[in-house]
Amino acid sequence: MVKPPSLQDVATAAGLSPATVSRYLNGSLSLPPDTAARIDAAIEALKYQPNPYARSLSRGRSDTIGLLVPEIDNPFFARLAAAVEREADAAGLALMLYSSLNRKDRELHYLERLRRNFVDGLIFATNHVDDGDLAAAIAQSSNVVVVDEDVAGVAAPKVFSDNVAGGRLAAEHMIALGHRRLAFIGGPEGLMSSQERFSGFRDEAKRAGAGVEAAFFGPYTLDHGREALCRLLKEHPEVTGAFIASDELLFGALETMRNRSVSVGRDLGLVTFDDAGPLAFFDPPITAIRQDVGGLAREAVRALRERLGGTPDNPVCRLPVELVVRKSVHALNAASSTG
Amino acid sequence: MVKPPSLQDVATAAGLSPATVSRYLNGSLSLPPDTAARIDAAIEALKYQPNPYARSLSRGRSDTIGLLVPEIDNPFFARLAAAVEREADAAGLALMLYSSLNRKDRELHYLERLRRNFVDGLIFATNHVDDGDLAAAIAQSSNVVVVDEDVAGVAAPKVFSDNVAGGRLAAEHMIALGHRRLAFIGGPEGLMSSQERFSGFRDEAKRAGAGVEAAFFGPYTLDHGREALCRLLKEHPEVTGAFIASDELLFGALETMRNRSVSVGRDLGLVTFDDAGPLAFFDPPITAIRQDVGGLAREAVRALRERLGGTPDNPVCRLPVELVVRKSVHALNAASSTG
DNA sequence: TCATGCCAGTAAAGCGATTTACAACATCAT
DNA sequence: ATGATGTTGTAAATCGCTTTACTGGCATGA
Repeated sequence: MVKPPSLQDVATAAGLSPATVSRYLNGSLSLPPDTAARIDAAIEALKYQPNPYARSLSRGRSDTIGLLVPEIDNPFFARLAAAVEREADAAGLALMLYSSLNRKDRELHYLERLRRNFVDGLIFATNHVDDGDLAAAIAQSSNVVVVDEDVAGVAAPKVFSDNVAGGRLAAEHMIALGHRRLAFIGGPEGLMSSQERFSGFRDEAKRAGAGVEAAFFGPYTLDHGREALCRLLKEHPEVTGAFIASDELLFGALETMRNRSVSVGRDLGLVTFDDAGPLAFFDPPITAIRQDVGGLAREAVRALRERLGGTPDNPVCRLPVELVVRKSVHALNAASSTG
Repeated sequence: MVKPPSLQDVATAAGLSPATVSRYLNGSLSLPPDTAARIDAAIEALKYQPNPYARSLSRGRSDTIGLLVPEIDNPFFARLAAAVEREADAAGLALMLYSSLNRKDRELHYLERLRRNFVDGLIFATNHVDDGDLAAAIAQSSNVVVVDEDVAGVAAPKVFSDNVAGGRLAAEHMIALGHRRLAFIGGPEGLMSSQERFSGFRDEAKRAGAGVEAAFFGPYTLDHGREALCRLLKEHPEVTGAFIASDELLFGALETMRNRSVSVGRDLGLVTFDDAGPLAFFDPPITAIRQDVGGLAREAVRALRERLGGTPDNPVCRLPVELVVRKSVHALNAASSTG
């Protein structure tokens, strides 16, 4: 309620000038013990806390970074946000969380905020195909790290999961359980994540002599999951195992399967990607390729800090994924040949 | 990369003083059309954006509010965050999202940030029993709105769900389907949400002549859900319907049930609270009391804005909840008597 | 013609920190 | 005695914007 104490107040209380106190606090001045103690005492007595706005104005930076995600109420991005929060906090950085609702205008808006120095840097996660505007806007600001999904043509540090390996693991798993007629249900065809998850899956299937009978690309939505599974059942009844490239798509697919009394695991094996939702509690529990969300956050914050520290290059970091075997793929027969 | 234009730059370009431009932009000065046009043109040409830190320093407020939740990767709080983001944005407020990890020290830390004027106001959601420290800290700052869970003894605007009605609806539903021996699995006994959900449930059961055979209070964790269900099965085999007071607890309970091959719905009817997770995709889909997360967010932001506007009183707002009937409670027999 | 009021706009003092450049004083070697 | 070298600080400008109090100039009415 009452106006908080300023640096001036502390200085007066300690019988010093504001400059001295400031420099002492920021370590650019070392003082004899008794002087230092006087300052410490004054700070303690007044419960002084520096005003972050004055500090940011003066220093030209805010020690605040932003995280932009398409939607925070998607379990994957929620976990990512939590992990980034933790990493940022550990690095002494405050986090501003933004959600773009997957709309380009909002994404540009927040990039603009970066340009205004509202935040020192931005960790950027998008989920839709860019027409070039995003890439252009990102190119304007430095201090952007792209995470999870690529924005084509942008020179910035990038942190991704090893989607190709994820696709490969999914294929391997189903093939090891005897499945030979496979299918893929993925996100937008223009997105790196879709392409990579698909290519890893397809290549491993080919290598193992199995066939990918169908691939359904579309938005990362419930609806696309529902419809893709409808088409799969109708057009490719021979398929016994499907790799579904996100949790959201999985939920749609599950709905269709339940409506048609197609049993998960017995009639159609399912492996999904992300493993952010409570898949272990589904019936049956869903086998998934798990992204290392903590790792993504850690590397993204690390890359951003390096960038803030002046490092000019644009490394691309790939994080390993992991197959979490649950019960959604049954063995098709006794076979377990992998080659 | 290059230093962004300042108000001074705009003023120079328009042949005016900074004060004029500032006052024009803030509406405290109306100018003849041609002068205004000159300013607009200069702003456009320079792509001027006000520096938010200078602005905040000068005005003494930031038009930024904070939302503190225990953990952002809990589906309920993730949805709350998304909804608050939307509301804040609509009100021209930026949002800083914090997660306390349910730790008192971190909660106090963020309240301190409020006191420093880092944010103008704070929407505060906690999840654990307060020993008084929190209440004391909140009392220090005005401009705090308490949401979702009460902090005892705090004078602040508050926004809650109608937990009592939620308990009642759960009981009604199970009773209407013929269940007479009921149980409750809830959060910490000292928490308002637990108490209210329980009392609504118990009172309605009593009114309808059904019995609540057992109530298990404990932390809102998977573990407590698991264990409570174990005890329920062992100590009260006569119970046919349980009300589980959060999604998290539900997941634990489901695990126990699957491990013991107890069928959800057929052997034990389940109604949960929150409905934030993807319960519709579970097998069977889980019947739930749904909180109006959008409403909570809307009212919380509204209350905070009123508070920021100077309104001194501390209203408590209760939002209606809704029973979402799915398949996790079967009819016990042909009966559907409610009284 | 002179007060009056309005219009269009400005000067300058903050907001609360940081930072550069320098000052006073003591110590020490020459 | 003299300059060099530390030690312990300080004065004042600066960051970019807001806001209060004013100032000229012009039209109007008496």
